[in-house]
Amino acid sequence: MPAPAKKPSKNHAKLLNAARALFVERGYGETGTEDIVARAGVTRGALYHQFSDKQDLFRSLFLAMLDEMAQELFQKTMAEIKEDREDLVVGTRVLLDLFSRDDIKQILLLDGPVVLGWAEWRRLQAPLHHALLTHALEHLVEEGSVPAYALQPLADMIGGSLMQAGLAIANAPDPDVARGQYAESLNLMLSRLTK
Amino acid sequence: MPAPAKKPSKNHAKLLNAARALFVERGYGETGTEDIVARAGVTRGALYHQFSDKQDLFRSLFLAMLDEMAQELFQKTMAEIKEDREDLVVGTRVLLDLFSRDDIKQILLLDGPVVLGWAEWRRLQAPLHHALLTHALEHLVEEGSVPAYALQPLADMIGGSLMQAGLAIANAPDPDVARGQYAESLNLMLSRLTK
DNA sequence: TGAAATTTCATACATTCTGTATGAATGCAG
DNA sequence: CTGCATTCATACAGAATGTATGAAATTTCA
Repeated sequence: MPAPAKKPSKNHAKLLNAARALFVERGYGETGTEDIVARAGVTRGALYHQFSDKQDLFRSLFLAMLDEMAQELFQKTMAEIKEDREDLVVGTRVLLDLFSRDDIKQILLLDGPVVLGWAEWRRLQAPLHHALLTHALEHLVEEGSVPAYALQPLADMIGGSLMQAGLAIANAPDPDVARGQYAESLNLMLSRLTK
Repeated sequence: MPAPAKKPSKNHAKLLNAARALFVERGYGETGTEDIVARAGVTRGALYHQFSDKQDLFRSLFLAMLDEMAQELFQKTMAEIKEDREDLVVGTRVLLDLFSRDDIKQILLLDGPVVLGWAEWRRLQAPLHHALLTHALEHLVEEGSVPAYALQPLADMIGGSLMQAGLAIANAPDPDVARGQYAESLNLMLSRLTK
């Protein structure tokens, strides 16, 4: 058997949910472990039994959110694609919507790199990026439109574009119109890159 | 007279220098005020006299570094430009080099948005971006190459691209070759955007 | 110049937070 | 039923931030 697979404690989930709500509201640094366990309805003893420390709790939450995102990204993108070559445009727009969500903005984009360190953050996030950007960009390399060494840099830079765009949308006075403008501008960038 | 202009204390500068070195080394969250004053050769009393709290010290350092960057960006860009329309390509490359510097990477790009909050971070950084990106991109709007509403989004997304590229370069096993690849890829993106 | 007032900052203290140690309660195994 | 592991609540130790207080130094100005 590959894994013993202990049953996941009820408190484990309660702590993750409480942590998510509070980290989103106040950020990682401004949230005390006492606040988290109070919201979860347990004591700090439970927290330090389920997780090795506060950072470990954050990492677990981070990974759980990455999984959710990957699922949502995959199914929403698949649902919208007619032709195969739309994957870059559609995928980036779906990712843009994810990045402008309050919880993802705060935990994935802002606290993530600081709490985990940028290198680790990038490593954990790589599968998600690879599934979308790298795959879609490989088309361009195959047809000779961009050189191979530019694949990773372009993926990183498009990722950075989506991050800042998502943050700008989330903080805009009117997120809806902002979303329209950023999505349009993103398509403008991508269309000139791919054609 | 516009400002009383108290003379800046010697300890003020010593604290800023110590904070810069330690924040770069361990990050804001992992650096204690005790570490800072020890390195600066003063006591915590001096710190809390010169600055209202740890966050205020960070903000002062952040602003000081922004000023340095603006000067360096301006003069290095001016020095390299032959024709007037090179400003976007040259300016972004100079900014890319700044963003891959250890101190700027950690304090400006990573800790900045978390400690100050993204909205405030963006506000403080706006003049720098405006001086370079917005100005250069206005050419494209004037010649009808990109619509006006895309100006701010494009500036944000190019900024995000430069951030991630800078971070990737700083963390690369061989920063020199990485710098070459990212700079090339950046030019590729910009050239397709401008022409 | 000299006394008062302001600035500077070192020390001591109160509070808060993280992580650990300890032991009790629960469930499981043989 | 008995030993053993899991779960977790409580109590404690250490570290860190910010404040209060008073002393030394510097400036003001009469």
